[in-house]
Amino acid sequence: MYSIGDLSRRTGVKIPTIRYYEQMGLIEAPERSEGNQRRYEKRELERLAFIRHARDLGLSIEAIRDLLALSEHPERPCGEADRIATEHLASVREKIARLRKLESELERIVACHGDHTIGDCYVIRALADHSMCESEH
Amino acid sequence: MYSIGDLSRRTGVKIPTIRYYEQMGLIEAPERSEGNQRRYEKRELERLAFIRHARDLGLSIEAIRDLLALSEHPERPCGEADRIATEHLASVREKIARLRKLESELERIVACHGDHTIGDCYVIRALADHSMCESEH
DNA sequence: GTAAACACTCCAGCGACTATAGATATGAGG
DNA sequence: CCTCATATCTATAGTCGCTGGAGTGTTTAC
Repeated sequence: MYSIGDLSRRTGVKIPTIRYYEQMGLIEAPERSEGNQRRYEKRELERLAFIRHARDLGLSIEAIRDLLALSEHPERPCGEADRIATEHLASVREKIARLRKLESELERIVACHGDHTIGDCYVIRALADHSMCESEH
Repeated sequence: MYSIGDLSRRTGVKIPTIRYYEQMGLIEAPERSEGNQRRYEKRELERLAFIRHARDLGLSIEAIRDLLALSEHPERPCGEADRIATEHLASVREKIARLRKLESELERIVACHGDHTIGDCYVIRALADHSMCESEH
């Protein structure tokens, strides 16, 4: 039996976050002690570790809920799980592409090295005038 | 004189967002018509375009507020503006690095191609067991 | 003069937590 | 058994940067 603090230490998920996950339906409401404190089994520890890992990988609560529901049915085909992960990979790749554009635009903008005044600062001028940009963003 | 709708069309910033920026102190409360509607000058159009551009580049409201304050003093040195942009570039680079790790982890995970069952699905097993990962994330 | 289009304020909601306040429970040492 | 530090409880509000809706009033084009 673990207290919520034990669970938190073992998974690295903060206590209020665990309660939040319970509210969001990612973990079931556990048994309670006589004094109304949450008491968890190993099962729930594992489930929380799964959630933590998926969140670290950037999956949404919604996606995790779906994956957890799938994992309750080991006999079913795993196409859906694969689809969720693949879609998430695509969205990660989009974010990377977008950030790379920002990176190169910012690189150009900060080429001004702070050795003059605001009046002719490239940072400020570039922000004021979108047409100074190389690409759309 | 522009109405809030004109401003919105010309900058691509949605109307509620313009009002939100006013609330946040990024743009001043403009004059009003007899019927209490906002009426803007060209100055405010340019200021909003600046904000839009900076937001597109991912700068926070806070950072934009600072940059706008700096741009009011063209005679001052621009080291601070440079610092803000440089710091932001660094944070963009961090995000990219992090997403790249996620990308490669997800690539490994989705290598399972949905042609079997949940019970032996790599996606589910990898999420349940962090030690299957190549690197920290 | 009328109707469509536009704008006003206020407030709630998004996602995924995080923090606070004030009350109660638990567990270890004396 | 008692005390006390620590842990936990609930409920609520705040974070960021918007976005949407309800209900009402204004402007403009015909």
